Amino acid sequence: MYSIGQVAEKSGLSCYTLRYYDHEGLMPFVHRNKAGRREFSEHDLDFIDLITCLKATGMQLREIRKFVEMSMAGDETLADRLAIFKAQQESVHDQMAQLQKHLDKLNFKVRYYEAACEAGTEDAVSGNCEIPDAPITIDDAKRVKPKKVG
Amino acid sequence: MYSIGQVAEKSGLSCYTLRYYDHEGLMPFVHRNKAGRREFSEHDLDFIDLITCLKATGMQLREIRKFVEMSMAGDETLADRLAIFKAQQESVHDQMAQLQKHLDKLNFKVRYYEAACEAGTEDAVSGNCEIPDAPITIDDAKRVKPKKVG
DNA sequence: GTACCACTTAGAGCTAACTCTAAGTAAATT
DNA sequence: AATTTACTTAGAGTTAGCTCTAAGTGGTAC
Repeated sequence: MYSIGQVAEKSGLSCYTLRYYDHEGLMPFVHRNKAGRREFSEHDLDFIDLITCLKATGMQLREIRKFVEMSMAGDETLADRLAIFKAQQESVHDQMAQLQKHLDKLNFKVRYYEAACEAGTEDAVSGNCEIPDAPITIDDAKRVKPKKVG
Repeated sequence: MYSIGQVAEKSGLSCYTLRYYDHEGLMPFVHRNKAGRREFSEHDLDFIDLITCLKATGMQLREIRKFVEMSMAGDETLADRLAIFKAQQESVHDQMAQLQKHLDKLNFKVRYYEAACEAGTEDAVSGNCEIPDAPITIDDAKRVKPKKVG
């Protein structure tokens, strides 16, 4: 059994956050000792990991709460829970695709600024950021730092 | 030249958000006509796309503002701007790695709930969610829905 | 010329998710 | 026995990022 402080250490969430989550109905499964203090089991830790996973993949606390309630309700909610995870799976795929698009743009910008630094000025640099791996060219006539010759 | 309403349409941001960004110093480059209304150029649209990219990859508005200020300052900030994009590139790599880990967990959960749905109860299902592609087994003795034969 | 519409501003309100404070309790250490 | 520590609660405060309202302006359509 773990105290809230120990769970905070293990999970990376603060005690405040854990109590907040409990208050918001995300942890109805946590037991209390006779002094009223929370006692977390290994299984509870696993569930908190799962909550963290859903949270980190963009699910809002109120949605996570619904999932927790379903989990407590038992086997009649299995199909609904499967649907939730399938939807979350797809959501993460979408997020990764979006991130990849943004990364393409950032990659372009890195190449652009590398060229600009080399030339000493942005004016000498041209390229189309909409096309991934588009060529970036330096107009030698506009250089501030002269081109190093081999 | 585009009005704020047209830019809202094109960019997917609301007029409110665009004015808020302007107010927060993210768009010092936008010109005004003699009536005091904002007039956005094609180049401004490109810059707003870039702001959106930085935002979507987790950069806070105050950091984006610093970048915008550097961009306005001219060529002496080129190296700093390159550093910003390199850092953001790495940040996105980290985010994608994290997302992939979470996706592994979601993938496991989908397989887990598929098995549970097939068995009719969670009790019959076992597997270790910490190991990607870990085998999931159904204890036939604990099934609620009998196994389909043949 | 007047009605309408998109714009302008300052500033208030909202939401999600914490984050902290204050007052109090219970158990363990000195 | 007294102090320290980790916990408890309710509820207030904070932050980021919008989102909206109210009052007013300027240009176009009828």
